[in-house]
Amino acid sequence: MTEKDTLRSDDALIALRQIQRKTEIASKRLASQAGLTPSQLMVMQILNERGETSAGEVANLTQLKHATITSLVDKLVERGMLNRRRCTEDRRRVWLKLCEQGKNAITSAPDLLQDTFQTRFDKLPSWHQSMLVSSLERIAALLDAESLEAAPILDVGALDEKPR
Amino acid sequence: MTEKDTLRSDDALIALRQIQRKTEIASKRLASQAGLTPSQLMVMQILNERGETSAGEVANLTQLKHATITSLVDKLVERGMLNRRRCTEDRRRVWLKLCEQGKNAITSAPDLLQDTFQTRFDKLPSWHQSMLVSSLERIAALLDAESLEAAPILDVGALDEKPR
DNA sequence: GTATATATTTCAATTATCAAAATAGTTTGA
DNA sequence: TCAAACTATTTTGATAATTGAAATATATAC
Repeated sequence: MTEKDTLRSDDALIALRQIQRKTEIASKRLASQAGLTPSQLMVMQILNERGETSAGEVANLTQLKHATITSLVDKLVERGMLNRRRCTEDRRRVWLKLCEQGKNAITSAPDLLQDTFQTRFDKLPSWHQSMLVSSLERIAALLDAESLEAAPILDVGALDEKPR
Repeated sequence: MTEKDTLRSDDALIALRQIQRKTEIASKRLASQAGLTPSQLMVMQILNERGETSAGEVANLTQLKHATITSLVDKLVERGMLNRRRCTEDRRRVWLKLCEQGKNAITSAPDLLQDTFQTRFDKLPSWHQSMLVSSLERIAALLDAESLEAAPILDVGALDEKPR
């Protein structure tokens, strides 16, 4: 690996971390404006993108424990954001699905990040837009490992102690 | 706005959300492996990138309240990850700085996302690498509004009730 | 049919986060 | 100069998110 290569992937990772920080903060803000916690928002966005999804799968996708999903879903169901449906083929499983009110809640909240991005993006020349889209899609693919996607955290033992 | 433009920026936003989800999950995992909470990790990464930074600035950057930063920093100081230094010019302020052990803790934890990305990135042809880097940097810039960066959440009133 | 495995929930405890008040220091301006 | 207003951080007490472990219900394997 040449020095140039090292620098390049470092640059990529730095930019990626900047993007991460910004989207994360924006998501915290968006949740708060929609009267949701960040975790609740994440669950609702997942259900919005994937449609009906099982509780366990949501737990894997969010990296939250099953117990957490249960209590979080309790509140969202109580507020009419989504509904639970017991799976008929395998009655241990539970399907979660966003309902109308839930869809509205997450689509109607003003998303400053999205608006800012969209406004600026639309002003770019067409060739630049398509380059950015294909780059973004490529980046997403580079980050995509099954291991990154859905697997639970591998317990390799903490370097230090547990958080306290 | 033509239909094509709309679709393009939608594609960009979709890819961005995928990237967001993946980096967020990876960061949760990384924190856990390093024996940190996600917020602690975020604070330490900020200090690592920016060097000595005031408590208030960290609060703005993370969108956490000052009280939260205080208690979070208490724990990190207790564990020897960073140190507090009262500012001499303005004795109300407190400077936070990562110390050696803190640097080690966040650089030595195995970062699956980073490793996966780096490995794959390094295999791309040079022209593709530089295109990706410049695209990432452009995206970061498109997301960069002062309002998105450091300002506290604007209280516009929740759409629904408060999270509960 | 019993044993084992899986999906979700319950329960109890821990921890993160916050609002409000307290503290300490700085700036303003009469 | 000094008091009032302002700013940065911490303390305190309360609330809400998250979790581990045990419990429940169902499915699968032998």
